[in-house]
Amino acid sequence: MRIARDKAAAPNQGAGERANERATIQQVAEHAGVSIGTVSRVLNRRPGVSPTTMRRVQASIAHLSYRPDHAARTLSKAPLHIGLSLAADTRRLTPFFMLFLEHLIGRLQREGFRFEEVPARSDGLPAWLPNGVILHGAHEDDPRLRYLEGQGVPFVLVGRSAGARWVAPDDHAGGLHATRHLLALGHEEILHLGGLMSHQAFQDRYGGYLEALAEAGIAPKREWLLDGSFTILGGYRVVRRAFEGGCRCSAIFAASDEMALGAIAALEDLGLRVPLDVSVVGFDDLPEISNGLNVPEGLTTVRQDIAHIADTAVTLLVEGLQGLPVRSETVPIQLVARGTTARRRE
Amino acid sequence: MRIARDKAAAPNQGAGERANERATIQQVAEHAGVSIGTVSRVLNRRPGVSPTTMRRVQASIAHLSYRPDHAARTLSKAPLHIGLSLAADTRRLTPFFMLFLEHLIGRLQREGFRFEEVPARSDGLPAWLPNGVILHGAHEDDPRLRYLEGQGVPFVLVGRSAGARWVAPDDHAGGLHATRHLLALGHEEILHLGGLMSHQAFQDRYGGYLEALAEAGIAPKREWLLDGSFTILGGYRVVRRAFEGGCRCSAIFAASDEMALGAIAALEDLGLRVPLDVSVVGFDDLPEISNGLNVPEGLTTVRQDIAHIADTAVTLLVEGLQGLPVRSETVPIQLVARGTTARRRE
DNA sequence: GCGAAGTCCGTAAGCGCTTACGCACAGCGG
DNA sequence: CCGCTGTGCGTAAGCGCTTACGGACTTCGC
Repeated sequence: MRIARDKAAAPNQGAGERANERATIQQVAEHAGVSIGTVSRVLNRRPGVSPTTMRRVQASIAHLSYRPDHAARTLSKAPLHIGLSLAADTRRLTPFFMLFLEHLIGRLQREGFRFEEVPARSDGLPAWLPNGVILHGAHEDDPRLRYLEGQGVPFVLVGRSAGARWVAPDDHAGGLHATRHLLALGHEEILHLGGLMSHQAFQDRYGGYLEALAEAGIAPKREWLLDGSFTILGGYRVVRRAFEGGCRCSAIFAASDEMALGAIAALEDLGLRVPLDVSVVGFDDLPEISNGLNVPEGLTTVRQDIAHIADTAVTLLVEGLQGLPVRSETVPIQLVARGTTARRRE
Repeated sequence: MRIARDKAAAPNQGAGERANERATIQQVAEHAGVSIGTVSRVLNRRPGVSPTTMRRVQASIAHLSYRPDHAARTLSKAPLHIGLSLAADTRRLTPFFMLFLEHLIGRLQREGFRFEEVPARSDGLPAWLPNGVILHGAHEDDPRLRYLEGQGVPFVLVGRSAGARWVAPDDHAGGLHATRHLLALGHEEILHLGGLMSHQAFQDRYGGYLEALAEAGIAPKREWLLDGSFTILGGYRVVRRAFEGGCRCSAIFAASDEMALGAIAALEDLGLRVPLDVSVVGFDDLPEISNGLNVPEGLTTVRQDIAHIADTAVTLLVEGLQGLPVRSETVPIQLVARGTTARRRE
C-alpha cells in the first residue's frame, strides 16, 4: 500500500507554509526567525529563552496553528514505556471508565510517554516489562502486584490499597455529603442503592451513608439497602420493586448516576414525582446522564473529578520513576445540588 | 520532570538482551544475525527475503517477544495525517461505538498512520487539514463534506450516503433476516422496537422488517411500531407499557441489543417467559449484553462485524489517498440464533 | 568463460521532535 | 582593556523504525 504524497504541488518551496498542511517545528522556527531548538524550549517551557523571543515564537505557533506531533515527541523523550493494565472486570465499557481512560491517555500523550496496554502471557504475568505501570481495578492480593514489586517496577493503583501508591476519590466523603444533604432537607428514611460490595470504593460510599445516618441519630433499616448492581436496569427494577412493596422512603442515595437514572424512571412509572415525592442523589456526575433526564435542572449528584484522578495517577507514577518515596492521594469530591432533590413534603 | 533511565545496570552491553526490557528492531536483527532492514522487511511482509531468513527472523521476534514501536513506525511511514471526525451526537459513548473506535484505532496504528481527532475552529471548519478523513455519523448535507470536497481531501463516511465513499452494514438485510427468522418460527404478530428514524440505518432496519412481513403477507399494524430510543430503559418502558396495554404479540424485533435487553427485562417483570411466551431478536451482537442476560444461551441477534467495518473504512480511505475512483461497500450481517427465540407456542 | 539479469540483503537517510553541548556576545571586576 | 562568568541561542546527535539505493552473489545464455 504505497501512497505518494503530492510533492509536485510545491516543488522547491522549502518551508513556505503550504496552505493548510500541518505545520512542523521547522516551519515555526523559520516563521519566527529562530532555530528549532528554541521553539522546542518554548514548547516545553524550558529556561534559557528571553521573554521577547518567547513571545515571537508563541505568535508563530498560534499563527500556523502548530501542534507538536505526538509520535515524534514520544520517540525523542526519555525512553520510558509505561504500561496500562486494566482489570478484566473493569473492561466493561462504562461511561465513567471510558472518560477516565480518555483523560489518562491524553495526559500520557501530552507528557510524551510511550504507553501501551500490557498483554498478559499465558501464565498471567506481563509479556514484557514496562518502566512503570498504572493498574485499574486490581485487588490487593493480585499476583501482578507482587511480581512488579519483585522486579522493582514502580506502579500506581487507581483505587485505595494498603502499602502502595494509589489515587482514589474520597468515596466515603461522597456518601457522607450526599446523605447529609438529604438529611438537611428533612428526609429521614433514605434508601441506599448500591451493589458490588466487594469493591472497596462502593463499601466506602455505603460507609459514608451510614455515618451520616448515625450523626443524625437514625438507625438504618435492613430493607433500606438495595442492590442495583450498578446498572440502569438494576436500579430501575430494585427501586420499582421496593416501592411497589410499600416502601415509604422519601429519598434515595444511589452509588452511581446510572442507578439513579433507573431509580428515577421507576419512580416516574409508579406515578411518584421527583423531587416532589422522592428525592434522588447520584454519584459520578456524568453529563450524559444528567442531560438525558427530563428533570430540567438535572441530577443532584456527587462529582468525581475524573481528570484530576487521571492526572494524579500519572504524577504519582512519575514520582515512582524518580525513586521518590511512596505516597498516595485521595482526591476530593463535591456535592452538586441540582434538580432531583427537594425539601421533604410536609 | 527529568527521569534518568538506569544505564548503570548494563554499562557496555550493546544489545545483549537485557532481561525483560522491551526489545528493539536492532536486538532482533543481532539475534537473528541479519540487518535491521531485513527484519523490517519481514515485519512488513515485503518481498525480497528468502524463506530461510524469514523463518529465522520470525523465530527471533517470537523469542524476544518483540513488538514494533508504534511511535517510531508512525514517524517513518508516509507522512500522512488522517483525521478522525466524530459527529457530536454519536459521541455518546455507546458500547457499539466504543468497539468501533477501538478497532479503527488499532488498524490505523498497525498501518502506521498518524491520526488525531480534528478539532473544529470557531467557524465549524477543521483547524488544520489532514490528508484524509474518516467521518462517523455525518449527515449528507453536513457543511464539512462540501469543504473537504472543495479542498480535495478524500474522506470516507461510516454510514450510507449518496455520492461519497462510505461503509455501512447491511441494515436492511439485518431487519429482513431477523424478521424472517421470527416468521419461520411461526410468529405472526411481531413488534418492531426502534427509534431515531432520522438515521438512515435505523430506517433501513425497519424497512427490512416491513419487507419480511410483506413477503409473508402480513399487514403490519400501526401499534406494532415502538420507539425505544435505543436505550435499555427506553426498551423496557415501551415494551412494558405495550404488554400492560394488552399487546398480544409473540415476538419482538429490536433494532439494538440494548433495547432487546430492556424488552426482555420488561417481559420478565410482567411474568412472561422469554422465549417461551415471547421471542426477542436484537441487533449488533454485543457480548456485554448477551453475557449479562439470564437466558443461558444468550441473545438471538443480528451480528455486525465491527472489525470489518472499521477495516473497510481504512481501506476505502487509502483508495481515496491513491486517487482511485469512489467506491463504497456494504458489509454483510449475520443472524445469530441463540436462546431468546423459539417456535411460537401454539 | 564472460557479461547480463536476478535474487537477497546491507547501508544510510530521514520522519519530527528533544536535549547535551558549545559558541557568541553582554556585562562585570580588576 | 583583558579575561571571566553568565545568558541566550544554534547545532547536531539520536529516539526506533521504513525504504530507496546499490553491492555481492548466484544463475543463465551465448
